[in-house]
Amino acid sequence: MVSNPAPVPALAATHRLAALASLSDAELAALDMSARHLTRFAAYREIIGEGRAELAPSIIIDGWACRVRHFSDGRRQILGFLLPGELIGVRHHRDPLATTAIVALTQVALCPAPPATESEQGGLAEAYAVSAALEQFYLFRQIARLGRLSAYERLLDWLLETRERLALSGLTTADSFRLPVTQEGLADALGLTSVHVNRTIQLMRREELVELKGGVVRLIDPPRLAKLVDYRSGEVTAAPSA
Amino acid sequence: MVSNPAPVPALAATHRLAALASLSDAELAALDMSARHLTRFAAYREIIGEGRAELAPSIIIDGWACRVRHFSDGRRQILGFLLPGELIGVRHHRDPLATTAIVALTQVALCPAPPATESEQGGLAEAYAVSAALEQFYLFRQIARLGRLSAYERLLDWLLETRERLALSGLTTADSFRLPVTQEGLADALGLTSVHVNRTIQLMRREELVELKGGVVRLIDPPRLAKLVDYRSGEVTAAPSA
DNA sequence: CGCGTTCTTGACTGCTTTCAAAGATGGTGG
DNA sequence: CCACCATCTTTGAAAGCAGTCAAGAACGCG
Repeated sequence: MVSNPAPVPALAATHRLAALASLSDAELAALDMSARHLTRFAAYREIIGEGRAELAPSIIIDGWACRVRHFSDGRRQILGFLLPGELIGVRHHRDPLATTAIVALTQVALCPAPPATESEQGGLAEAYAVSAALEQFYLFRQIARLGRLSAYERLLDWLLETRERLALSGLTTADSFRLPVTQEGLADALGLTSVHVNRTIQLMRREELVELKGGVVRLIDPPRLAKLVDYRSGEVTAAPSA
Repeated sequence: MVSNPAPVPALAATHRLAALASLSDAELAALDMSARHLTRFAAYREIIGEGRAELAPSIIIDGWACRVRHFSDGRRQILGFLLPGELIGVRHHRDPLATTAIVALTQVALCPAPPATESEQGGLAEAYAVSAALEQFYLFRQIARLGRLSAYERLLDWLLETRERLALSGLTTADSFRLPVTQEGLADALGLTSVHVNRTIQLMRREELVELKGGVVRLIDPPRLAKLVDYRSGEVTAAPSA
């Protein structure tokens, strides 16, 4: 059994935001301060309902959540995952309504996102902005995944993306990471059935592309996997400022 | 790309932005002014390449474009359409790179988006913000469409969304609108093949849900169609400010 | 009027779903 | 410490939706 990449509170969020832009000491302190005011949600609890007034800007300190769309006939589609260190409740305009529900997939801890004062020299506002750009990037990738990839490719592509996102928050060790999502959860995200997700995983195991057991994934040779699905890193969303 | 000072009515753009927030006379004038500086792109020309420095914020004055992802093996996925009156090149942070290519589907005319000064009483900044929120909403819907709807449902759902979006820009008459996209284009957007799009359209014709000929669509009974796919309007992204 | 693009149609293949049920797995209480 | 239960994973067989390949018809443009 592989030991967990221990998610120490606030660490993931600080790790991620500091990776997106250089933060001042004051901003780092503000993050630490904010992380003391945690709001917790039990697994499977709804964090925000579709059509409700949007959540206050928040940072996921720990746990996995997802945006989800429920259809009237019971089908559901996970639109995207929300991982530790990522932001939710980012508002575009005044008095927004949540366009999608957000549901906790595990126990989730949220803290308020410290307000970023544009005028300062600190990079928190920039970090938030890059985070928003990344979120959009992930949406584009999810669309391409669902539209044009086979089940096999979708799963690989998603694993690579998730690894990259968790790495941003410092939650990967070597090529493995915790994956606290059931195969049914994966199915709802990848537009498949849980049965077929299971078959696909087993195929990938037999081909020694992936190890997956006890909620921990290990990708055997990420660069090779990336080639299989034409995977492109999201690291390059900003031009070098220098 | 050819700059052309020819005065083209900024009707669609003004219609849309004014619908998203109330604009001051100065802002309306700025829009008219801006619409005199058109940049034109021929059909199928690339407006911005993936990974290039992001386009300046612009408004689509006329024509259809799309965000597209090309795979190395030739597959392609249209991530979303960009319709007259909608914005492109909206930036989250400094020095962004375009995360997706944008390609003209018809001849396209672009104009610079007039800068919105936050401090004023005019609502242009708000209109831009709501526009961004809507764009995100459309991405979520595209994900749900590709992930959980059948070919039949995808097409219906997409037609309803497109009608709603074009209506925002004042480009629908009764229940019909221009659809300058080939069935192969639809296939690339809906994650299908053109053959199957064709068969689906014909099925819908036989069932008298839709008329489609000569690049013009007419939806027979939108409310009924909406029920068939659990379609939800995007009108309600903002809480009533009153 | 002619040619290229787009639309249509048919036959066949195959990926993914559906339905059903049998194994694991992990947490809980006795 | 183990039995027990709910949840999750795994497996099999059959059906179906959408893809592929191919070719003919219709359309629109020059």
